[in-house]
Amino acid sequence: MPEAVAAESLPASGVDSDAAASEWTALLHIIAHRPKRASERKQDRSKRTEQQILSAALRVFARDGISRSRIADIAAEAGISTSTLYEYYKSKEDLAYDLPRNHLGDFFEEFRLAVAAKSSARDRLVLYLTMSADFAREHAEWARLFYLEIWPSVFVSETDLRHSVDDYARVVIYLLRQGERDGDWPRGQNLFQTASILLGGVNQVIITWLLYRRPRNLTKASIDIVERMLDMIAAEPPAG
Amino acid sequence: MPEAVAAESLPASGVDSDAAASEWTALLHIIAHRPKRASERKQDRSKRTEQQILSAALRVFARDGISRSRIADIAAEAGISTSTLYEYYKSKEDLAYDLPRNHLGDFFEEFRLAVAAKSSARDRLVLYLTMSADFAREHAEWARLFYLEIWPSVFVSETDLRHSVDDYARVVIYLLRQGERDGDWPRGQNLFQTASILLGGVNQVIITWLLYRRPRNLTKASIDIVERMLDMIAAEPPAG
DNA sequence: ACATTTTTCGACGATTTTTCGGATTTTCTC
DNA sequence: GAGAAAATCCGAAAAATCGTCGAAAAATGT
Repeated sequence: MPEAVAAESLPASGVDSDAAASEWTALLHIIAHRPKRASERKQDRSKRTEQQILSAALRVFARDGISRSRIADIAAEAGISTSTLYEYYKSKEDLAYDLPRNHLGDFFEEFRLAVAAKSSARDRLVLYLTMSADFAREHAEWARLFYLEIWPSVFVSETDLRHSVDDYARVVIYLLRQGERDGDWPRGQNLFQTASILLGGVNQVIITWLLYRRPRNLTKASIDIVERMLDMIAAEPPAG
Repeated sequence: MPEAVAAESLPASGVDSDAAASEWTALLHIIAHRPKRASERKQDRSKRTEQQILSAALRVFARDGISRSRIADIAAEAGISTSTLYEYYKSKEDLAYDLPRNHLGDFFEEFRLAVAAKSSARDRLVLYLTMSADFAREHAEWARLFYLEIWPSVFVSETDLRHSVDDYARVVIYLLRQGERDGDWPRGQNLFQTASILLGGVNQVIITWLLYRRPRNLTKASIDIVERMLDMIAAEPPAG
């Protein structure tokens, strides 16, 4: 269920070969459809409560930070009792790590739809990285939680969230390979290194914006830095 | 006391003008000598205890993460009672945020000494960024705490640590300006953007290494990526 | 309407953080 | 080096927070 994905047959567009296109489609499918939680709630009332908890937790975590937030506050904000919250999440940590998964799934789905219009590796990369920044801007509370508290945390590696985080980098690596094949940039460079530069640069901008609201226009800033980085990469002398 | 620093007169070396050299010296002095804590301990016994606490806290925090660590464990590890620890730090958070300051000061001091041999902006930048990675490798417990838990935290902006973190980026900005003056790379680029690329790239590599111990050889990896990024920056077409 | 399942909650026990007052050690003064 | 003052240390208890449990309430199925 989680791994193997039927290679849907989509018309190969642009420079993609049929095989490459379906591989790309499959990757998009995987990242956008990671299974949510193990246990599904039976009643509609519960689904509402769950949403109230997630929404309340997001507000409280973003306001106070995870460590300073109290379970009781989140429950109160959600309009339920503390013990009810424990019916849904076995600990504060559990709740904190589940929260980003939802939104990250939404992001991947948004990207999956938007990227259909792009076929070159460069266009796709620009879209991916700038959409990341834009998503952070639109969901600032979530982004504060994700970029400043969850992502770098030591414990991500112990959670299901880990897969989504890995997916995030995997897309970049995949597109760097595609661009290499298609001649968008020279071959022979260390792709993990290139990915570090791209991801690191964009993340740095996002984090700075989250902390200091600088630069003012995050959308423009992210487009600028991504274009610049890709220009630099394309202009490098071939081979390493 | 914290700001104004007497411009020591050092012999201008390499391409530096006298004024630029003393400005650089002053910056190095500031970052390496941020005042430690407000209240100094009077007795030698206390200084020893304080070191024991810091050392124990580092071990426990690195092992369990800040949120999962218990004050009692740290006190036990330090060989003192829990309440004694409260004589030194008013809360767990206080302790957690004070810890990185010490080491960060050590790093700046190491850099201040090592950079004396370098005069070009490029050499200084390479040294600065690769020394950062190397310092993280040599003090992996500290680095885990700093890069994965403290630095990105929302609350850094509320602590004294904030100044040291700001210093960290300030050095890069300063050197980018110097390199622009000296013709090491083209003028007219957005320097904050350039700094984001450099810092982001290196941090990304450090964080990946801390989490997954990849790449194996952090020292070499950081040298490689820094050289590559600086080559790219130097090769950009002039003006923006 | 009744039995069964699911969900909610108040009360309580467990764990961890933090405070407080006084005991102990060190430093200072003569 | 004796006594006073300051600094340091710790046990005990309070305060804050986490997490559990069984019973009540609501929803669902028949």
